[in-house]
Formats: sequence, structure tokens, C-alpha cells
Amino acid sequence: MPNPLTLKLQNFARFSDEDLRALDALTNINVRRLRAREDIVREGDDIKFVHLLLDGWAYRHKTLKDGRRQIIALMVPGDLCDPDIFLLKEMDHSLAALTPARFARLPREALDRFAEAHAAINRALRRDTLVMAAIQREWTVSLGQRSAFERLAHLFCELLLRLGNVALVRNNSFELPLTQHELAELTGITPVHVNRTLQQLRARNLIRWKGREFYIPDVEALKGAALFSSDYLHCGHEGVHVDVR
Amino acid sequence: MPNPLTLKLQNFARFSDEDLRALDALTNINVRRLRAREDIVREGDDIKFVHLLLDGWAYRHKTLKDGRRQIIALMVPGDLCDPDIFLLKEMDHSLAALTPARFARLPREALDRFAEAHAAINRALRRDTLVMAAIQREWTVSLGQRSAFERLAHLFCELLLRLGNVALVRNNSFELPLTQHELAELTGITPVHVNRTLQQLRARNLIRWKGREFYIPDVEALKGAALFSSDYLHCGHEGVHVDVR
DNA sequence: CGGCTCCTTGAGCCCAGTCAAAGTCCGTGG
DNA sequence: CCACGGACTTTGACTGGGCTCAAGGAGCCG
Repeated sequence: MPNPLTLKLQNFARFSDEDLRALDALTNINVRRLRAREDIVREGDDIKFVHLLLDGWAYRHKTLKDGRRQIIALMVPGDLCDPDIFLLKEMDHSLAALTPARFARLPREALDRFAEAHAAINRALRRDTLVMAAIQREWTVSLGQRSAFERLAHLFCELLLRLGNVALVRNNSFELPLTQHELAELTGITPVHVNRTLQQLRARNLIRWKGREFYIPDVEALKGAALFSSDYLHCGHEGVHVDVR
Repeated sequence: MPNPLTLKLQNFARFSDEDLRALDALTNINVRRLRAREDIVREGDDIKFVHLLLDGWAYRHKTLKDGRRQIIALMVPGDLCDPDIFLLKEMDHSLAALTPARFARLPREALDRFAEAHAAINRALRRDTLVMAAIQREWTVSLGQRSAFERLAHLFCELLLRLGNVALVRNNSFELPLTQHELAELTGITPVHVNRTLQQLRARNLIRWKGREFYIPDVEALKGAALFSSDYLHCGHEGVHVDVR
């Protein structure tokens, strides 16, 4: 079973055997386990590592002075936090585990050496960073323009594709470890309203969600309801691998 | 009068004379003038250039299938659009001039050669990209958690600092070339409500805005109202230049 | 002076927020 | 095996921030 980072990058790039070994090596550097809901770095902390999520889910978040909190980004296995982050002095947001999670914590030197030695991987990582930025932009669109109903639908579409990239989807269903409260902090709506909106999604048979198991009966219908277009994820189409040259 | 990119980068990095000449040279490559409200690249276009805004304002935007439009990001002079963008095949959003504007359109080869030859500048540009990402995250927080009133206040605080970095602020006042309609697309609220909210800001004497001239009488008060903290902009403090080593 | 575009105002409505209470699930310990 | 507690979900009733629709004013340019 390949590591999730390799899985993800292979959706659009091919690597030499040596590159593949190097990628595997990355995922063994300085691994740390976290409990669910534990912060790994906090806003204001010095920057010591680039974090690579190996297992479990995580999120970036930020809290306003008066306590309102926004989850800024979700991370799923294979996601990497800003390879260039060492150019900044301190964190402007916090990073936390959502479920029990495993992170590789890559120190600056290791990553610099790695980038020089493996140009193809380096490019793939930079590409991936661009996709993360595109996701952030799409969230901006969601929060700015989409209704509560559309926002939730959109989030689920995005997760379907992102988790699909790392082989965590089967038959349009995946594990969703979020509480409704966290969904609220993600989408900028109230927990109560999240609940009512989920009920609407269920009533229209756009989603099924029981325990941790999340299922999308009709992906196209959900995409339609979300005004979802997958372009921003820049996925390789239909397993066609695009060269990263 | 130095170019705005150099001005901005010098807020946190020092450059050799040769680097400074190289930066100036960048701003002369393939310059194009645009009229106000003209798209420079559209969603779906092939990626041919990295765009460097030399003069005027610009914005990234995205339109949903049903016509709702969100302005995703604002660009002011000195801002650069994703130095790594060539790793993607096509644009996932559009880029447009807000005012009459001048862009340098940097082709891939020029930028690659440049990055190799000028390591310090390259690091400064990467750092700047991280700040742009942080701005995008902060907008996520605004759209998710801040009220209309706070969102507008926050935007104005951000612009004060960003424009200050490129010497476009004098006595807490600057040129604001946005219509209320565009402010609405930026903040995810209705034009009508933008109007009413601006009146509240004026009534509380937090802003003055006449014609193009925008003035902030009491910056600390506005920051307070916006729950604004400048950390995410990673500005050098008080003119202290931090080394980008 | 006419016709843009942009700003302003009013009235009514609705999506989503607030507050509060009940119901469900699940793990723990007696 | 059951009782308890805590976290999470669901429901109800009410409120309010922001949206909609519509009309009128202000500024600007040809």
C-alpha cells in the first residue's frame, strides 16, 4: 500500500523508481502521532517544520479575539502544508488534528536537500501547493456566494474528489469524521442551521450519512445542486497522467 | 522612483545592487496596458505568463454557472500572480484590470532563468506568495465569521497596510478605485447593503470616502471594529528589515 | 441637456442566527 | 447489565441581519 502523498502525486505525474523510494523516505521522517482535536502548531508559533499528513484528517483554523472560530482549510492524508513556509517567521494560523493523526514533520534542511535532489518531485509538490491555493480560492467563492445548502453540497463534492485521489473513496462513499459543529465552523453557518440544511440534503436524497459513513447516491445531482465544477482541483482526467515537466 | 515590486520586497529583504537592477529589468519584460474592467486572462485559458502588476489595481474573479460573481482577490501595484503557475495547464479563475493598468507578462523561460540567477529575489518572491496565501486565508475568515460591517472595515485595514508597503498611502489616506458594486462582489454582500454599511462606518467616523480619496481618521479604532490583526501580512515591523536568508 | 453609471433610500421579506430544551448515542464504571 | 454523564444531534419558537425589488437622486461626460 503506497503512501498517500505518492498516491496523490501519481494522479498527474510519473516518477522514477528512485523518486518513489525518496517519496517513501519522506514519509518516515520525524513522524508524530496526535490525538483527535489536538493542536500541532498554534498561531504565533515559530516555524520549525513542514507538516505532511500521513494518516487521519487535520485542519487549519483561526480564532478571532472575541472567540468566533473559522476552519480555514481541511487536510486529508497526503496533504502537505506550504513547502516554502520556512520563509516566514511565525504561523499566522493554527494547525490541528481532526481525528487521531500521523504527521511527518519535515525540517528545513531535509526538505531543501530533497528539493534539490529530486526535481520532478519538487515540481509535483509545487503543483500540489497551487491546487491547495485554488481550493482556498474556491472556498472564498463558496463563502461569498453560495447558500448554506450549496456550501455543504460543494464541500462534499470536493471531499469526494480529494479523497478519491488518495484511494479513500469506495462506491461514492467515504468516512466523514466531522461533527456538525465543525461543519458549521467550516462553512461559516450555525450548527443549528447546518443540522436543518443536512436534513434538506437528505430529504432530496443528495446525501446519506450514518455514523461515520458518508454516501453520495447521485454525484451528478449533488454537483448540480452545489454549482460544482472540478476544474479548480486540476485532477488528471480519467486516469490520464499529465506530465509535470 | 523604484518599481512597486522592489518597494514591497524591500520591506523585509535587502538586495545587492545587481539584484536591484535585475528586479528593474523584470518590470520591463513584455509590458501590456489594459483598460479598466478588461480581462487579462479568463478561466479556462492556457497559462502563458506570470503576471506582475506594475500600475493600477486588478482582481481575480470567478463566476458561477448562474451568474453570481465573486471577486476572489485584489491585486495592487507590485503584486505578482503565482510564480509557479506554469505547473498547471489552465486557469481556474479569471484575472482582470480594475483600473487602467500595466502588467509585465513574464514568460516561463525568463522566470526560470531569473529564479536560478537570483536566489535572494527568488526567495523573496516565494515569501511574497506565502503572504498572498495568508491573505486568501484571512478573507476566508472574514467571509465565514465577520459581519458586513466588520468585513468592510477589515478590507480597508488590509488595503491601508498593503498600499503602505508600496508607498501609496499618505496620512492614512489612499486612492480607492472600487465601486460599491465591486465592494459587494468582494465581500459577499449586496450592493444595497454595502451602501448602508458604509454609511454606518461613516457615521461612526471610522472612514471618510469622497470621490476616489479614501481616508481613515483613526486607524486603531477601525482595526478594533474589524477585529483586525496585521500578523497575517507578515510585514516587517517598524521598518526593521528581516533577513530572508 | 440628455443619458449613462453609480449611489441612496424605503418597504417588505426571508435565510440564517439565537436561545432553549429535549432526544440520541456511546463509552465508562459500578 | 444497567445507570450515568457527556458530547452530539434534533426540534421549536422567535429574532434579526442582510436580501429583494423598486424608485429616486447625484455626478459626469458627450
